[in-house]
Amino acid sequence: MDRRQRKTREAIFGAFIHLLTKKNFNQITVGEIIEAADVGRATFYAHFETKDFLLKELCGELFCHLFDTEQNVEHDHRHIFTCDGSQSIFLHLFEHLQKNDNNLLTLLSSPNNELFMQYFGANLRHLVADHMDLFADKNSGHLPLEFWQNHIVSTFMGTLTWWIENGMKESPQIITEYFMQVV
Amino acid sequence: MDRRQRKTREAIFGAFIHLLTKKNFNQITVGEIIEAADVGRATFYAHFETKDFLLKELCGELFCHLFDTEQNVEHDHRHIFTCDGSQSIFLHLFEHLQKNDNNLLTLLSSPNNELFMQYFGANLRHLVADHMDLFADKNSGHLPLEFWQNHIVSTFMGTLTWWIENGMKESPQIITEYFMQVV
DNA sequence: TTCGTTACCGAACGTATTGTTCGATTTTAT
DNA sequence: ATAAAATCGAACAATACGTTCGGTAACGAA
Repeated sequence: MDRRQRKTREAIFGAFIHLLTKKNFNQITVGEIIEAADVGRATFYAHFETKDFLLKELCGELFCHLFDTEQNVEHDHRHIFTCDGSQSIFLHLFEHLQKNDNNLLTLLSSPNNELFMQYFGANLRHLVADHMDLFADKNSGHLPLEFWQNHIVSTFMGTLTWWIENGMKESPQIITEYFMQVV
Repeated sequence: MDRRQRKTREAIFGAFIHLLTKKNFNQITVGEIIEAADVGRATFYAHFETKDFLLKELCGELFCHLFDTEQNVEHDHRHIFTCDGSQSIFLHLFEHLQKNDNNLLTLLSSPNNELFMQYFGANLRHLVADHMDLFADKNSGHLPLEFWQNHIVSTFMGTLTWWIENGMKESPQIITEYFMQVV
């Protein structure tokens, strides 16, 4: 990709993220974004069809990155460790989040956290569905598989939300323990 | 309150709800609302400062109604039954929802469900916090109280979301059993 | 270095939406 | 019957959107 394209794209993403930490998505205008990113109006629309597409592409990059590396980490650790596979998945998710790569944590703490929490949930849903074998044994009762799946996801999202809203005082290990205890 | 005021207010709410089932909140314009409600532009702004305030007031009515009656139902049944108090609370919530009073269920199934799910969660959080005595004994481990509270809420919201997204095939009794089993 | 291609600029434009104003009309409550 | 209050409808300025186009600068390959 052309170096110019990369730079403008990053500038727009950066300005957008910065604005998302300050006000609601709805009240952010394209004018503000291009001013903060210091790019021409036409340039913005050459990159993104609309503000919503900008958000969608940002989420795509954020979560594709997070869950791709997560997939790898998880596969590695299945080979290295013989310990509880599911626990290591979630532990690494919490650890990865704590690093605030790509400002993901920043966005999950922003006034627009619902937006990103939703995307997060959708991606996590896939991850959980792909590895249902690791969790199925914990379904002691006779609950429908899809319900059990859904419960794992929403419990994780609830734990994550609580962790962030309470200042992330707990270590990833502790918060993973909390999570595993209630799931 | 003046009859005219009541009628316009209801007309606006009705048109708004109808539009919310068809498109995203962001793309609904005030022009569309007043056309559907058959109300003058100035009249709309005499009632609601802005579109966001309209949403807020709608949610206020919806959930104030739901949780007020729920409070009463819950108190009644604490007197009548000696059975598990917490279970009856959630059962009645599910039952009440199934009736689709005030189109609440319609809105929770709409493309804008996140909006209302959020409000729902916020109200439920208060309800749970006010009756923590009923749930505290189920906290077998040594988890922080606030974490446990949060978990109950997010599990309920997850269950409700799943129930709705899967066509609400289960009876309120069954879905309450599912819920109590995972919580 | 040169040269063709591509991206960016920036100003301007038409359109759509917002929220307000004001006088005229209708409805309400008493 | 009358005074108060709500609605109407048209118009208004202000803001934001998304597009267009000619000129300029940066890129990558030969």
